[in-house]
Amino acid sequence: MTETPRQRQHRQTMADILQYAHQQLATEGSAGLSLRAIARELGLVSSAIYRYVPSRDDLLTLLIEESYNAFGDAVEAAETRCHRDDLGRRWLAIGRAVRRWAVANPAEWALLYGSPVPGYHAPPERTTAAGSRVPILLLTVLAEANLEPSPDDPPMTAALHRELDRLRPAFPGDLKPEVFARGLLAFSSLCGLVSLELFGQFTNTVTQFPAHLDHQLIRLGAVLGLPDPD
Amino acid sequence: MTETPRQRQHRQTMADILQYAHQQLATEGSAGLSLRAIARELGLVSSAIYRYVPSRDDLLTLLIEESYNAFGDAVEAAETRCHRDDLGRRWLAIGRAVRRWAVANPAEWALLYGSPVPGYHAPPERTTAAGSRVPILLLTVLAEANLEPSPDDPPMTAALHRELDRLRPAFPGDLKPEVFARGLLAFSSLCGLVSLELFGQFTNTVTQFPAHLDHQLIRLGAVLGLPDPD
DNA sequence: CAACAAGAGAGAGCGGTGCTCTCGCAAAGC
DNA sequence: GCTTTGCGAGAGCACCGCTCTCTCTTGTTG
Repeated sequence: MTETPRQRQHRQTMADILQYAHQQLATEGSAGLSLRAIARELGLVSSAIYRYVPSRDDLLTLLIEESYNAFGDAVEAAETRCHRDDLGRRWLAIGRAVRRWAVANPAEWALLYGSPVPGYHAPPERTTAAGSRVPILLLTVLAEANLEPSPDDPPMTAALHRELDRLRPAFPGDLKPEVFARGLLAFSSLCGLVSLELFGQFTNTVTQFPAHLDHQLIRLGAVLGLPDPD
Repeated sequence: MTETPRQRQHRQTMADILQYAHQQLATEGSAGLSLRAIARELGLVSSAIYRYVPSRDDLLTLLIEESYNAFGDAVEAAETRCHRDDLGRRWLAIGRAVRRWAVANPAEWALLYGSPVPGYHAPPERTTAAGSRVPILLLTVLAEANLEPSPDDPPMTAALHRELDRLRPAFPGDLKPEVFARGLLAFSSLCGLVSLELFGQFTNTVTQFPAHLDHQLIRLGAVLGLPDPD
């Protein structure tokens, strides 16, 4: 089942397209992504690109999936390096890795967590699996922490209960709905923190704030109910 | 100093352009905003638009400023309706108003808090004043609450102290740096919550979560150090 | 080995975009 | 009444996504 030269060449061109697309994403932003420019770069005429990619939107979908996976890889790798017992540290590592990856790949972050792209409407469900990796990692940490609901937790609606039941198979242990909700809040907060920094909401005002991310993460860890890292 | 018919007609056309631009923003998204389409709508030839707007980017800047102000108006109005003494309620009103406005004006929200637009690079400083209205409102509430630093607050760096001193004239009362940092975290979290909902990160997974915004807001209020609303 | 099928790339072309330039004409100011 | 100002029209440039047709190479099959 070895691949023919033709298949190999096709695969290589496809990889070149994706590689240059990422590069273009970084320099021009998601809206500047141009199939014609990619074709030019590869020494192809513009129409030839369509042998590889059905449309610009499909290319974007591929990029989104790749980015989600690169993002998930980076965060999971960082989390894995922590002692399993130090749950506060694992959360801190997740938060730090999220920001680090975002700062290193701002265009990709914008693609994943920024406003939906130009005319691009349906981030198809294929991407949701890849997109769930980081939130699921966070929830896994919470599940392992075996946190209990606290009196501060707001009451859960039946609808939210049902949705959690659907997701429960995704992570081990016993995640209480209240803790699940805390986790979503923490993940949202983290995204907000990173996005505001990256999208320039802090420029000219509180440029030093993002440097305090560790402190904010620890504070959010407290909201989660996790202990401070050792 | 009455305006000439010519000035009046110019002003009217300008208003028409902005009005239709907002409309197009809502239907097509920020990347779909087209000067030619606006010109067509107004019965003008495409080049005539440039008598009113120097470039597409400048039009976007105008839209951003208008949107920030509409956003600020909506949130300030909601906050004003609360009893001055009920600080928890005022924070809750701010959070609710932010989400309500965002849900009602998703394209504008994306313009303000989503990824920076296509090729559009410099959200010039004119917009920062308008863009600061809501965060400043939130910080004003915190200032009026006369909150004290708590042992849970992380230590503040000198740099963050300096930045706060620069901003201090913007709100009344005596806002401690630690409380200032809490406010920024809360605002970031709120933006993250709203953006994840609007940009579809919750679709197919936890669609019911945003409905719990009130609870999340109260939880964030606790992080802020504000009392529960009456 | 020869005939055939499949696929890659080229090229022209359609309708769309932002933006520039020039030209004519009408209104405003003197 | 004359001049200046400025609005709108029109043509045009370079770019975009995407489609269609054609050619030529490659790989498969009888």
